[in-house]
Amino acid sequence: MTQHIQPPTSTASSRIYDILRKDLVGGRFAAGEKLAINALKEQYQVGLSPLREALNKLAAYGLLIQENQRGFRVPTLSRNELDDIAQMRLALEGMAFEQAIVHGDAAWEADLLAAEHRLKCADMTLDKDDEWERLHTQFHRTLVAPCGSVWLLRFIEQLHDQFDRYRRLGPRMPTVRQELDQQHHELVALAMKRDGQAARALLDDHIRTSYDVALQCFLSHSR
Amino acid sequence: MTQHIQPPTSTASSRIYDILRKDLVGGRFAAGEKLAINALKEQYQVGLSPLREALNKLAAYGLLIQENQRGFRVPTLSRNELDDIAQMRLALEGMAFEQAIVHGDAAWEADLLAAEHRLKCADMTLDKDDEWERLHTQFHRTLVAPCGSVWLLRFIEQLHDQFDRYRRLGPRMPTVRQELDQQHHELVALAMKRDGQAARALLDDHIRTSYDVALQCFLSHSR
DNA sequence: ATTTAGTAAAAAATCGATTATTTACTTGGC
DNA sequence: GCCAAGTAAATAATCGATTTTTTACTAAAT
Repeated sequence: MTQHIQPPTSTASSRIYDILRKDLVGGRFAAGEKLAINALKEQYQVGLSPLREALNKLAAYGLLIQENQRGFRVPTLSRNELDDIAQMRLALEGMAFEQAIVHGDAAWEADLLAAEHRLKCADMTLDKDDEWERLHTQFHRTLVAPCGSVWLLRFIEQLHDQFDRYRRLGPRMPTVRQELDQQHHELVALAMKRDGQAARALLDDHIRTSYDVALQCFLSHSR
Repeated sequence: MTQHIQPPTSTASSRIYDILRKDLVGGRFAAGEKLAINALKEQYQVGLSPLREALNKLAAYGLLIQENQRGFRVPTLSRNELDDIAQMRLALEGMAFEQAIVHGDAAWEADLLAAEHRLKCADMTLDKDDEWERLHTQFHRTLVAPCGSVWLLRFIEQLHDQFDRYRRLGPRMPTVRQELDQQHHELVALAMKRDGQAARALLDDHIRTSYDVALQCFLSHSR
């Protein structure tokens, strides 16, 4: 008997939401830019209603600024905000990782190994970075997944998107990426050793290293 | 010369958003309920487009669940989620309050005194609770306002809305409210004394007390 | 020179109607 | 009686057009 698996239903609205989210995080729009809805409509070949619904969701999510009667703008970037985001990542991801180490089971360890391996392989074989970004996001999601708090995971995801707006301003830096990949590997090792102390310390390092990268991106970009 | 202050522009979409947010937090809709968009349209006397835009925003904010091709539902309630929300409030509001005590200036102290006084007076004179809820929210917002992190404030606000969905399931309890009001008063006192340790301890107590209330509300409601 | 008022163009928001999808119901087969 | 397929009704999503508001531009007035 065949399983009647529904093709994961999507709507024009949800599709354009995903695309715009990716493009906003990836820096395809300039910070502060005013979005020309009609232009987007053409560019993405989508109707006005689903487009507006997606923009509304993105505004509630924090990837757009909505001003009554004057449409949608891409949020500006500032060093203060980057610092804020990095600080929050340190606090929330640290908290989540510690809990994940307490509660994560064998399946989690397997997921971690798999995610780390996929990430390590991706950046060698692939030219385009989209795939690396996806796997990188997935790795960090896995790291904190079993923390036990739905809301904590939600906030962390949101902060990642915000953080990546800064980090992805700049070009890829192979040297730094190698260092980060090394940290990814060690994070998995410490997590599996259930060494909460050391793991959290390393995660702090990792976030701070990423922060340095993002800050460089931001500074050279705003000059 | 007269200042040309624009009447704070609003749109049908933003108005219905505010109303629905209030009604969702206030428990006017049953948990798990499927929203009948056409009914809402009539009930709130609003067009379909602004209504849908508001619902999309509320879903992104977490006060609604959106499922592709099957509209919007009110999120269900569960003890696990209440625990999660309360835990997160403890962590995030504690963090924010400590920072607020470090960075808050004289203007903050004034705001605190004012917010506390307004709240204390409100529950005596007013019959309807809407005003008390508004002032209570405002008090807690003031408490953490100068914490220095826009994102932290944003998350805390979101958690408050979620928490209140549970707390406002039940009837008003004058006895408990008196205890909470007492804590509000002491929170202000400790904040102004800049006693971060004690202040945070009391805020923890305060949240735990509120949690007990909310839990009772939830338990008796789900029975 | 700067403001003020007026107007045309552009853009945002909303409406009314249409299309697509799901849900509820019915009927026929086993 | 119970499941499956088919159909009708209900609902969600989307489209195309209209209305409202803002913005950009011009010209007159202080």
